[in-house]
Amino acid sequence: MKGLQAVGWLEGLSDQDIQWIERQGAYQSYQARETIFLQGEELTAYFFVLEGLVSTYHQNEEGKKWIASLFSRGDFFPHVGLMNQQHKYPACCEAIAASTLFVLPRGSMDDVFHKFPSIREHLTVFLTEKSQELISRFSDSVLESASHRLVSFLKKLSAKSGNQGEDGWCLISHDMTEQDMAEYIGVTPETISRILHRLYRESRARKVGRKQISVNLKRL
DNA sequence: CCATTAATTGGCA
DNA sequence: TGCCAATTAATGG
Repeated sequence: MKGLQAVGWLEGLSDQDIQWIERQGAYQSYQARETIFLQGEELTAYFFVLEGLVSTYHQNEEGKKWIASLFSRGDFFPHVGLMNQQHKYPACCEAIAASTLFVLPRGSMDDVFHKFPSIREHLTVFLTEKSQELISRFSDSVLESASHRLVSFLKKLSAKSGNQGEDGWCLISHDMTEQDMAEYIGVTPETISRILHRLYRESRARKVGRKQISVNLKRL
C-alpha cells in the first residue's frame, strides 16, 4: 500500500486535499518492536497509521507495562495533548508489528486543522470514542475478571478486523503476542495463556497459529 | 541446525 | 491472580 488514502481521519477529503497533506509530512517505516517516541519527549510530530500495528503505553520503573491504546490502519495519534499547550508526548510509543506511518510535523498539524475543519470534527468524535473506551476498560479492570476482559477484547478485535466464515467462526489476525495482550488487558502472560487454553477447551475459540485466533462468535 | 524468543505448566503465596 | 522456575514450542537466521 502506498500513500495516504481517504480512510480514518482523512475520510471525506478529496484526492487534492490528501495530496496537500501528503506534502506536509513524510512516510516512515518502523520495524517490529521499534520505539517511535518516549513519554515526556518533545512532541515534534503526529502520526497516521498506514499499515501495521502501534501501541502507546506507560511503564513503571520496574519495567511493568500497560498498553493504553492500540492503533492500526487509518488511526491517528497521539490524541492526548493534541489541543492543549503541552508539547510533550503523553506516553511511550512503539511498533508492535512492522509498520508504515505518515509523519506530520506538529506545526503542520495546526495548518491541517485550519484548512480542513472536517478533521476537527473527526477529532471530536475520536476523542469521545477513545474516552469511552478507556473508561470502559478501566471499569472492567475493577469490576470484571481477566477472562471477561480478554473476551471483550477478542470481540472488539473480531468486529474491527475479523474475517467471519459462514460456519460462525471468525478469524482474527491480531499481530500481537500473548505478552502484548497481557499488557493490554493488564494481567500476566501466564494468565492470558491459561484463559486462552480454557477458551479452546470450551470450543469458544481455536488456536490458528501464533498471532492468529479463530473465535466462535455465538459462544464467546 | 542453533540461538532466541514466546508460550505453557505446575507449584506456591 | 501473580510470581518463579522449568519445559516445550516456534521463529529466524
